Amino acid sequence: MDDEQLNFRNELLRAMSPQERDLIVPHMKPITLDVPLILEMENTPVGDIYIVESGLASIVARFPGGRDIEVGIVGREGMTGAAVMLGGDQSANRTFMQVSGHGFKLPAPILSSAMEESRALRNLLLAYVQALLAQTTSTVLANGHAKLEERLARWLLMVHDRTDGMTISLTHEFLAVMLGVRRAGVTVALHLLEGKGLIRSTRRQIVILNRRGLIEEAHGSYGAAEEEYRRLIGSPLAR
Amino acid sequence: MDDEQLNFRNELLRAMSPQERDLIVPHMKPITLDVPLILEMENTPVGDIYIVESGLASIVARFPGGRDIEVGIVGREGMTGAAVMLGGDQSANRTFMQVSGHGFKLPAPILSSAMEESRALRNLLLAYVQALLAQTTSTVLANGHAKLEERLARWLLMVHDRTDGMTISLTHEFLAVMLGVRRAGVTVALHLLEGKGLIRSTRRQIVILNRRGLIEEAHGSYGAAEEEYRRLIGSPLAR
DNA sequence: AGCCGTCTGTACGCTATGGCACAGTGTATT
DNA sequence: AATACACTGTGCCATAGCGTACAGACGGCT
Repeated sequence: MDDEQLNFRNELLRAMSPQERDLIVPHMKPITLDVPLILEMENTPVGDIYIVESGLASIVARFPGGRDIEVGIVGREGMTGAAVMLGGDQSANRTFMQVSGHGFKLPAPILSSAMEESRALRNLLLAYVQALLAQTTSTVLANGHAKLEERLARWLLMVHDRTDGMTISLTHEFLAVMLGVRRAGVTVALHLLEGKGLIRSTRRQIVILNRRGLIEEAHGSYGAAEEEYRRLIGSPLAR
Repeated sequence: MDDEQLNFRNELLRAMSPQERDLIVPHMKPITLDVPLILEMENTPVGDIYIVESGLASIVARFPGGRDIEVGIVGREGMTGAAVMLGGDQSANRTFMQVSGHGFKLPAPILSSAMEESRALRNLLLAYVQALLAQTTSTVLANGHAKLEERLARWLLMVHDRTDGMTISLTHEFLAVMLGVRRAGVTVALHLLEGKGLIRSTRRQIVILNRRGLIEEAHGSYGAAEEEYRRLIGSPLAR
């Protein structure tokens, strides 16, 4: 990596001071992140950390018996490897690309020693872990108390925050797995949101029309984790 | 605190080497932890860390609009103050006592500087944060895919792991709030488990009769997080 | 152009759980 | 002993979401 190229889109890289960045940038290798690349595997040592510049990855927990559910998402506001940031060597969950993009990969030991060396870097990355934790607790809340329609609105907002256009490209089937619900239920919920003029939904594609309306629709299940991110990292999560 | 008293019941204190313990033990003050003492308040700076020796605390996320839901529990396997361990100053969630007990309190800055000083201590506590994260993701999974009866079984097991007798003392109303369900639903689910001979339920009191049966009943929603704790901390969570 | 696989729309009955309401039963209080 | 309160048991209807099934629509491929 060219040290001079500071036009990173990743919020964590942007939040670093030049000294901190210098600890890791020379070891970063650009990589295309295509669906469905697996970035981390459950109960398996983490070899590389992935720093996302564009695209989107999901962290999913696997139910013994096959069904998955999403516990967090990572886009250009973050990176994989929370377990490494916490001094561990293996992740408990699977993380995989869900919307193609690109980013960098970095050997886990480099990150560990950089965190050891720079207290500021350590603080930043631990703050990010805290933001991730907030995201996960927000998911507990949403799954516990919110209706499918609300959870869907929340999810669309979270994805929208982390991507560039107004368009999200994926199938109902996929969404259903992420939310841990039935595919047909997603179709119906999308129509509900579409009926309210908040989105437009076509084959493999969802367009956000009214972001503010979606936030209303999410009934409080969106916002707290995002505010926590802003507080901890210092820059807003959404553009 | 007398430095010589090593008969701590808290698993994290037990997992520390004498040097690490010496960094914090002199600053710990014994305290009774009575229901419903609030140990941490959402969006409020953390003054003291609580190290639990007996009893049980719940970490709850609050839905804007009143309803709470439990995202984690802390007993003698852990302590409060995850935000501080991550270098932050305030917690995103409320933590309060749910089963009375006792423990120690420790000023947050002492913990911070002790973690700064001892890398081993830092590793231990960050590993604990990782275990907490596993617990929360396990809750996402349970809330997403498991029936009330299964979630109840899971919850009883988690409480049982962290208390001493076979008896858990609290009301259906309380359980309902923790699980984010209707009080009447808890009553029915308890009867179901009782009908299978796994527990005995009387006013304000639930007795575990068949732990193994409960694990079966939880259908995989119990176990993963507990195994992760064991792997990370080195001692089993359950007695 | 025509075909085929993937994705979406819709429908039907079923189950779990919610909201509510109220009666019954312990337990504490005086 | 009487009373009051907190807690538990139960019932009824409403509804969200599930499992399943199938038809229609779109789009890529030959």
